This record gives sequence, C-alpha cells and structure tokens, in this order.
Amino acid sequence: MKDFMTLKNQLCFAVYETAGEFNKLYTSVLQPFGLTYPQYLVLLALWEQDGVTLKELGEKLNLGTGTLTPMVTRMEANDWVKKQRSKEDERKVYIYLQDKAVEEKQSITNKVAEVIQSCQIELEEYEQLMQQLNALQKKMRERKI
Amino acid sequence: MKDFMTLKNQLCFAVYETAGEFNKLYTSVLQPFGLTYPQYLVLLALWEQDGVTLKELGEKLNLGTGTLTPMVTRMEANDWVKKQRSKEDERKVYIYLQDKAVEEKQSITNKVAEVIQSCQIELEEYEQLMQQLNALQKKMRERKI
DNA sequence: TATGATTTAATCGTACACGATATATATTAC
DNA sequence: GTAATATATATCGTGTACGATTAAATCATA
Repeated sequence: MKDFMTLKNQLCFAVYETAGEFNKLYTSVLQPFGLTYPQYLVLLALWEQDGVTLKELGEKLNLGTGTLTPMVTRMEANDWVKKQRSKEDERKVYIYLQDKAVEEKQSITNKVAEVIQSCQIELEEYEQLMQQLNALQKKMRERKI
Repeated sequence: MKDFMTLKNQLCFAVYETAGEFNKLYTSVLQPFGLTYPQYLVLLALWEQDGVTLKELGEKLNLGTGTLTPMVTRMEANDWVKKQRSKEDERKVYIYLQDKAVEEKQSITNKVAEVIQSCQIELEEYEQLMQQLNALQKKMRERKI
C-alpha cells in the first residue's frame, strides 16, 4: 500500500507546482511587454470578446471583483484596457481593449506560442491533459458535501 | 484548424483553474483547523521529515524565503511549528513541528482524505494525471531558451 | 409609488508568491 | 589573519486571490 500522504504523491501538489511552472514560464515571456500572467489571461478573454462587464470577465476567469477591480485598474493605468460605466445601467462597468492591446496582440501571442513550442509538448499529450483536467474540475465542482 | 488562442483551449488556463479548484476545496476542509492550503503543504512536508532548514523546506515546496519566512512566522504564532536557529551555523534556521501539529495530524489528514474521496476520482485517473503533470513540468523546466 | 430584495462594483483585511536587496555568518584564498 | 566570496535568512515592493462588507443602482411587488 503506497503512502498517499506524502507531498510527492499529492495530485493537488502536482497541479500547484505545474501552475507555478506555467506562471514562471509565461512571466518570462510577458515581462518585456510589461504584462503579468493573470493580466495576459484578461487580454486573452478580451481578444475573444471585447467590451464585457467586469462581472462577465470574472465569470470567464473565475475571479471575483476583489481581484479584478485592482487588476483592471492597473491595466488601465498601463493603457491596455479602458473602463466605462454603462449609461443604461450604472451598476455595470464595461471593459474595452485599448489600441495598444489590439496592436500588440500578434507580437505577444507569437512570442508566447514560440516559447510554448520550445517545450516540445506533443499535441496528443496537450489535448489529453486538457480533457483530464476539465474532467477533474467537473468532479471537484459537482461533488456533494 | 482550431484556434489555440482562446481561453478555453489554453492548457495553462486549465492548470490555473484546476489549481484554483483545489485551493477552494482544501480551504473548505482546512478552515476549521485554522490552516490555509499552503500551510497544509508545509505540514505535509514536515510530517514526512521534521526539523528541516527553511532552505530545504523551500526546495521541497518550490518556494523562496520571501514567501516562506512570513508564512512560517504565522504558523509559529498559531503553534503549528517552531523556528530554531542552528547553534553550529547561525545562518540556518530549523523548522520543527509543535505538539499541536503532531496531535492533529490524523484528524486533519482524515478529513482531507474524506473530502478527496467524495470527488470520486478513480485511482487510474489520479495516477495518470500525476504522471502527465510531472512529465509536463519536466519539459517546462528543461526547455532551452 | 414606496420599500424591500437583488445585482454590480468597490473597498478592506488577510495571505500567498516572487524578484530584488540587505544583513549576518561561514568559507576560501592569499 | 584578513579580504573576497558564498550562503542562509529577512525584508521590501508589487501583484494576485479570496471572503466579507459597503454602497449604489435597479427590480419586484404590494
């Protein structure tokens, strides 16, 4: 019987470490652009769909306003995005890409793709991991208790 | 050709999200004990090997002193661990489990195991994911550039 | 239409996480 | 034996991340 209470055998730790590695890897790519890794995720979301409310953005990224509000504020200060309070419903704040974010999109995503490719991850491996992680998340979210 | 520049198709995001789910799940278990998830990882490491230096602990957990020093200080304030500067080499600080951490080990790990089991993760799935994540980490760490 | 409930963001407090710097102790070279 | 170097930890500044609270706007309904 294997000992499951060791650090090495913890799935949670493997995921935690892998997230840390991704963070480091992406940070090294994004630093020159003056972006952090979570800020890049915000741009990814906005490149897909521009002009979403803070709440919608939070739902896409699984982040609350306590995280997003200051983060978007910093991104606005760095000319990546712009906040605009809705006229129809003044509770809502829409987030829009700034020119800089549109202009630099190609250059940023190219650099990211280049570094990811340098890791030599097989497509099959990539997709299988995605699928398994999604299945795992589903189980964690849907568990009773 | 699939679009790889969407949030949904990013492996980094899947890992980031899964780490977040684990964090939430473990937080819900550990809160009653007055522990955070990273603090639980520290205990896991010390339950395996007690009396290690801060540096060694950092190597096990992939954390620097900028993270560990304040964290261990908090854990000391809550009677989980004790710091003791080495007599032989006063640069080193050894971290020891306190009685509380030894006494509550079973009760904490039981509760964690119980919740993990409630997620219905198959052993095969668990081990395959571990193996794949470790392989991925290796690739990210060993990449050239 | 007044009021109570809901929704949306902002704010606050706590806790990581990291890179850079500082400081004190050990080790090495000479 | 002293100067240069290396090592171990602490501290600082910035940036997430989260839960709880607050505040303002909107909605529901009596």
